[in-house]
Amino acid sequence: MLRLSKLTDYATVLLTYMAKTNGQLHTAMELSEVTAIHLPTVSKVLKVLSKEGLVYAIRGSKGGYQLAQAPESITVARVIGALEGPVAITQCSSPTHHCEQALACEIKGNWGVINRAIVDVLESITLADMMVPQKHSPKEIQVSMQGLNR
Amino acid sequence: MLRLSKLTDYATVLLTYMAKTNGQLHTAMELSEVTAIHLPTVSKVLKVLSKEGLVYAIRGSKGGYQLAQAPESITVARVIGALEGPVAITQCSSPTHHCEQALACEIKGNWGVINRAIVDVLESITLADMMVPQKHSPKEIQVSMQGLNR
DNA sequence: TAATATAGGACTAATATAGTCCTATATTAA
DNA sequence: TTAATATAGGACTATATTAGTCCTATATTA
Repeated sequence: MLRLSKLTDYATVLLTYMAKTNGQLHTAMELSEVTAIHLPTVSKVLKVLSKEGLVYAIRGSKGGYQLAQAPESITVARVIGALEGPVAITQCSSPTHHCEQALACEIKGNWGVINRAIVDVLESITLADMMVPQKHSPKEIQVSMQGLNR
Repeated sequence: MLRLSKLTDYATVLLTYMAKTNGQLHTAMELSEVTAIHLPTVSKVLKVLSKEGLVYAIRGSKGGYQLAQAPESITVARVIGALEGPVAITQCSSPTHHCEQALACEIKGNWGVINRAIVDVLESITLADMMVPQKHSPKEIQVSMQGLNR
């Protein structure tokens, strides 16, 4: 359905909050209270983010999580990648996939171009961008694609 | 997982083939043979495409399907929309959705911007583009986004 | 040693997707 | 008029994915 999983959405909420508080340490409990996401779910997400190196985990009392990198250097693409693996809008877009069918295969290259353009968008947004509310109708966005034969 | 459904992928294969043969009439059976997609599945997809006005359906013997518009005017976004509804990469991106939670809501606007950029990409590609094989590593793609506060 | 917090994994329930099939309707041609 | 052909509509099942919860292990602090 071209939709991100809820866990990915939660991850951006959690990371954005952590970005705002600038490197501070937060327990899963605290993050759960602030974001209103149930604790078990918060824990699940943070464990993944820790494993993927996006947050730093400290065990024991006085422990918690903190952002492992500057908000400017954590892209949305990276967050998605951590929870869902690399973006591949079709099976054809996946690097490992190999088509057995000629006609469909011709289209593969085109999906690749489209997929690449979407990844570019997702790599161009960082947590620092997400920290800033974007309430109303956004200003003009310009997307230009070269790379398709026309 | 930010992935299109298989049915959407099938739809692009079917429509691209129909685009290549330039307005000709094709039965579901024929399309199934050419694309190697099982007939029941081909039928299912074509029924949706017909209902959505992307193909023209003619019943009875000598019947079949044909493209309802010029390949240049059918965008990938439209095909996706026909099978899956409008693109909304998060629930927040969906026009009908309303957040009950403040923190997450601040992020909503940003997802909206990202979603819009992705839709722009998908609207910039038509069946006419998909007709042309894009075999090897695509040329440079340029995506620029304004609209996010930085 | 007790309290606190994360790590890892298992498990269940809910949801979404894929694929198939049946019956109805429209069109053509013998 | 009837038989053959093709789409329309919807129901249904199986599979896969996602979401959410919980249990036990490990690390750290006081």
